Amino acid sequence: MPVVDAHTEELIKETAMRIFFVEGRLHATTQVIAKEAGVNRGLIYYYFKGRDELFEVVFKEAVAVSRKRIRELFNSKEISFREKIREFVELSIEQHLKYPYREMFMVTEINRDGSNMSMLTDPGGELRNEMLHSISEGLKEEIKNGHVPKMSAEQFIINTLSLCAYPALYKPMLQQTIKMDELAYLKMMQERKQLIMKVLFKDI
Amino acid sequence: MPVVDAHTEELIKETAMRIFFVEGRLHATTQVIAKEAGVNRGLIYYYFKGRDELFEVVFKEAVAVSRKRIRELFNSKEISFREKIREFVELSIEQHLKYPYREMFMVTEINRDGSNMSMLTDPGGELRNEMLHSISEGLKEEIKNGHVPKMSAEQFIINTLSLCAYPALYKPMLQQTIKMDELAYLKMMQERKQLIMKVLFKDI
DNA sequence: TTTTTATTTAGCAATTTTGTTAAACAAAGA
DNA sequence: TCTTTGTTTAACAAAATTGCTAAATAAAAA
Repeated sequence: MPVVDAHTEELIKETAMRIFFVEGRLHATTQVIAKEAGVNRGLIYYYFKGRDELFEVVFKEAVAVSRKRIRELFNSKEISFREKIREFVELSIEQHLKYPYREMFMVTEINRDGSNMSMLTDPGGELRNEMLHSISEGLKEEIKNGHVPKMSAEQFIINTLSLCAYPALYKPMLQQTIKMDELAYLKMMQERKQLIMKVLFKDI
Repeated sequence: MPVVDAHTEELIKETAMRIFFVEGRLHATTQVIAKEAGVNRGLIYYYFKGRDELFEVVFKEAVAVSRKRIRELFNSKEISFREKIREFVELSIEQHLKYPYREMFMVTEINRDGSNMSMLTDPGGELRNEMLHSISEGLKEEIKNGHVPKMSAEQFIINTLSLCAYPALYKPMLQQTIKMDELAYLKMMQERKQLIMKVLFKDI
């Protein structure tokens, strides 16, 4: 996360993001965040009204990124369906390597006791329709050609997201249980960019 | 989670597991756990030395289940590689529907500040070797036949785990962002049992 | 320079959470 | 019955965390 010479407010926000999204320390307190940002804890209350607002800002940022990625996937440039997916997979892997726990932060915050994460909900299901509509033609074509097994657009999206995101979340388990080291892990993740395409499309 | 007429210690443990593994409230305090178990909070300190030991017990249980599942996958009964995978996928989906956040609990606890989750490490890499050895022959055969794209055993395992586990974690996001309701979600997950096999093996 | 404003710090109060203890209660055995 | 043991409760102390404020400092404007 770029932190060089940032203004304090930005510094706090980005430190929080690093702790949550990169290091996956989802229980981190204002203490910890302030300390790691190298600023007085009071500044969290100066720039943000308090802990909850900081969390909300960080959360909203995550939602924005997530939406942006989905939009980028579906708001088609003039490239083929398959190339669109390839681009998404590569970008996605890069993103999950950088911020493996971003989505997990969102989930745990949604699950939190007194959470009011209504900003997530897609007003009229616009995003949903946009998404599914944009993908379904290309997907249907691939299915017809026998290059993708018969499935709904939802399932295809979930498969793609799963194959990109989960290995990032699972990293600590891989390292602890099968002693995969940092280098092997990175190599594996790079390989996945090609591999996921081969798994999604039978003819590659 | 079965809780009927359980003895207090068991009741506390299983309530904790429900809160963590099923509801995904990974920040839950002893307060909350005791209250939802309907017992006095002091009993957590009577049966477990404290919060940390309760967490450790719950964590160990999760590790045990995780190891057991991996062992079951690889300690081959006399069925084909492909049937082994099919069985694993079905079991896995069922498990993830029941306890969607079990692995996320483990990950966040590993990432926790002063955590000493050494019990995870596989003493001499036995599990790893056992696992990879047992899968590699069957996988090689499938690759040779062109039914699976060329990949390492690690990649194949990660693909399988991803496709089963991630949709469970992603449930709140699906519900919030694309308004997938409970029924649609369950239907989707059931469908996945067949679908994942089709994705893993090109000839199904 | 002086004044004003913005930022930062230290410290304290309020709240939450954890950990401990002594007493109350219940069940089982002598 | 009485005693012993195991279990539960309530109350309290200790620690951690949050939220707030007044004073100190730095920066900017007059």
